[in-house]
Amino acid sequence: MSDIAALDKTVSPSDKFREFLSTKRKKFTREREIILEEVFSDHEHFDTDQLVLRLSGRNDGKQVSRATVYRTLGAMEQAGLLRKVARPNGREVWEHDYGYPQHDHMVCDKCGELFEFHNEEISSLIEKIASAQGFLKTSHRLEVYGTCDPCRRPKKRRNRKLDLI
Amino acid sequence: MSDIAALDKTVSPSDKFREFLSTKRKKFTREREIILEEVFSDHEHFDTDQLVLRLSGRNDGKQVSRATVYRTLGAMEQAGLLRKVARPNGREVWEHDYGYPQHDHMVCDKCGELFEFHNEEISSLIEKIASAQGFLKTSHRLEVYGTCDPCRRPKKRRNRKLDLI
DNA sequence: GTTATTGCAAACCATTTGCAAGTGT
DNA sequence: ACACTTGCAAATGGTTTGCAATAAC
Repeated sequence: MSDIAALDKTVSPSDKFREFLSTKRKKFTREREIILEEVFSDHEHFDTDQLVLRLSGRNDGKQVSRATVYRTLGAMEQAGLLRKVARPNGREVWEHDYGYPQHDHMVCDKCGELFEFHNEEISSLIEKIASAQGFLKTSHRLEVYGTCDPCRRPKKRRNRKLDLI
Repeated sequence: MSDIAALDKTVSPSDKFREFLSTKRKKFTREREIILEEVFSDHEHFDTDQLVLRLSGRNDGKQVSRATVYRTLGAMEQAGLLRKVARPNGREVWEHDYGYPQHDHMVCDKCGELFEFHNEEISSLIEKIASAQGFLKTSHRLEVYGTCDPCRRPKKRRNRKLDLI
């Protein structure tokens, strides 16, 4: 096992965030710790409003203002812990970018669900196309739109995007 | 030549928009005609602000309010004439979606330029992956981020994202 | 004539920011 | 001590909307 692989297994999101902050002469505050804990307690996609809601619902007094949540998510993005994946209704959707393999998304028109997938061939094709044009690729974002399997089956009721009734 | 191919060549954006509007019992107003003309006078990507600027700079009296521009771009999107391709600095970027082959984009971090490319293999791979998961694909959006060829060469000055000096 | 559309200004709404008080190092 | 951070409330900025006047059909 290489040193780097060993490192990957031992550096927690918290360690990684602390390291990022200290190199930037920033501080690991109580608020940042709370947000980090909440964000990595669950691997689902989330938007800022949902996170604020989760935090404000805590009964252990670990609450953080909305402004600080916005500021901290930005810092966690810079630290390589999170990335924005979509913007379905005018709000950014975040997901974990640390400790999870690179992947893309299928977005269901009907229920709004995001489905992850990974394909090595696509990645290497993108790489090839970019370098052929002298473009130095750092990352990519691929979203496939359509209807997911459950929503295509008319048997039962499915989630709707707008369930207002 | 098939009937459909023949049709593709004769149905102008204007015809297509008129058709869309009439089926929706909407009206082909002078303002919508002006915007359509301006949008299809040039195949570059644009954002709403740039379009408003182009319109307000016209010396033939063909000017349209900002609100109507927003409303009409939305209608043209529904009509299948335009699509949103990116959102670089908080503003949507539009491009022609009618009469142009499917393609994707590379976005330069340095100068903000968009570069189009098309690759059949990627499209068919995406198709294959989607159907393997029972996902009925309707479209996709692929953005490749990095640095473009001109911006990688340090010889001359290049456009900067923020040129504030 | 009826119904849709325009332009204006105000409203919207996610996100950002200035500032005074508070906290990590 | 010092510099950074927080929470609040106000500002920002692209986009949307209510409404009275106007135009398409």
